[in-house]
Amino acid sequence: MSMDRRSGCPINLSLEVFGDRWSLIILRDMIFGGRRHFRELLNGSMEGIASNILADRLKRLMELGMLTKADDPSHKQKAIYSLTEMAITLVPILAHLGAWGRVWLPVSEELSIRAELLEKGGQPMWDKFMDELRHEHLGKPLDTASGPSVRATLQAAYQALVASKALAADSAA
Amino acid sequence: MSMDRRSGCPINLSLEVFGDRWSLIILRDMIFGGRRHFRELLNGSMEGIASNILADRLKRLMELGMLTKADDPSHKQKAIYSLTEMAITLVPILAHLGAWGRVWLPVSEELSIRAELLEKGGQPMWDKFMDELRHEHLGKPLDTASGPSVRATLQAAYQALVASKALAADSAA
DNA sequence: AAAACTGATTGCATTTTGCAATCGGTTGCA
DNA sequence: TGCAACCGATTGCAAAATGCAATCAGTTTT
Repeated sequence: MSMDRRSGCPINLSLEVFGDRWSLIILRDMIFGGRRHFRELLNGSMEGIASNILADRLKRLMELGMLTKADDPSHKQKAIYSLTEMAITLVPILAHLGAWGRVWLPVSEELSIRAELLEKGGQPMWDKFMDELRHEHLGKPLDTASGPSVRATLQAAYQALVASKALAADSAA
Repeated sequence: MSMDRRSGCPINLSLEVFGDRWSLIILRDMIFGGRRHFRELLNGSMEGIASNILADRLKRLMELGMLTKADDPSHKQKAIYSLTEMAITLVPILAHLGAWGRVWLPVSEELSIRAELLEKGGQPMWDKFMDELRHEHLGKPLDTASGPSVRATLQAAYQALVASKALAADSAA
């Protein structure tokens, strides 16, 4: 995880930032899952990251300028991690990545409903989402007060799908 | 490089395909550099990939369905690697990745001119490029015969910039 | 006072990576 | 015909990254 300055190519440099198995998973959980604390990231990730790797990646993402850390006023020991603008602008890339994975890889239906909605929403939805993230993480005012948040919308769709699947499984049993 | 099925999340699965330091570099060189042979990829990469890693990644990308290999009729020993449709549809992601890197990372001017043009060209340029790649790699007919290829355009811009920089350096000396 | 939770850190075995040398076969040229 | 250069790899080995479990000191909850 050192890998410094192989070349000045934009794609290479991007890869040097999140060309590993975990960095983008952490950012995904912060962006789409709204996770801000170490334990939330540790236990919330479906992929089961180890605590030492998480600690290492959080440190690295901070050094790279993708995250910042602050004290949680409600708990002397808690740290709150925030996305920087640099990380927030990954939203379109994550949307494209999800869309590509949905087409070509064996995704699960529940976990890909969010990617599907995000893809259909297109740039306007991504812009709205990024504004919401700027509000949450950077404290910027949220000028356009327009309905439920993108994250809530995605989450609701996910929950609805899980519920309908559980119902179908129940009625079959 | 085993990492199988951590979760069915589209972003996670995408990361399992090219969440490493080299896979996307190889695809970049094939897509933008037009490289098709082992040695071209080995010596052409600015980042200096090792031959065993290259062999391993080519094998892996074939297993994943991103590449195919065929005999080169002109040379009994040569193998020609081709992109599949799955890999060709990465073009928009690479374009976004390059655009993001150009904004946030210390890219070199020469190496980022391509990313800049590709970003400005937008979806129409990406579509044209993907059609050209389908022609080159999949043998599909190229219906819209429209001017110089995208790769040639990008390459020319790169060469022009390198030349102008060399000129400036000469006149300064 | 005890139990649970906070963000980590440590030690250790396994896996992956990067590097250099090398392989057997093919080709182009003298 | 000989021989150097080139072809796509493969091997051996050291260094680094990863994954796992146990643990830490401090904080909050019960």
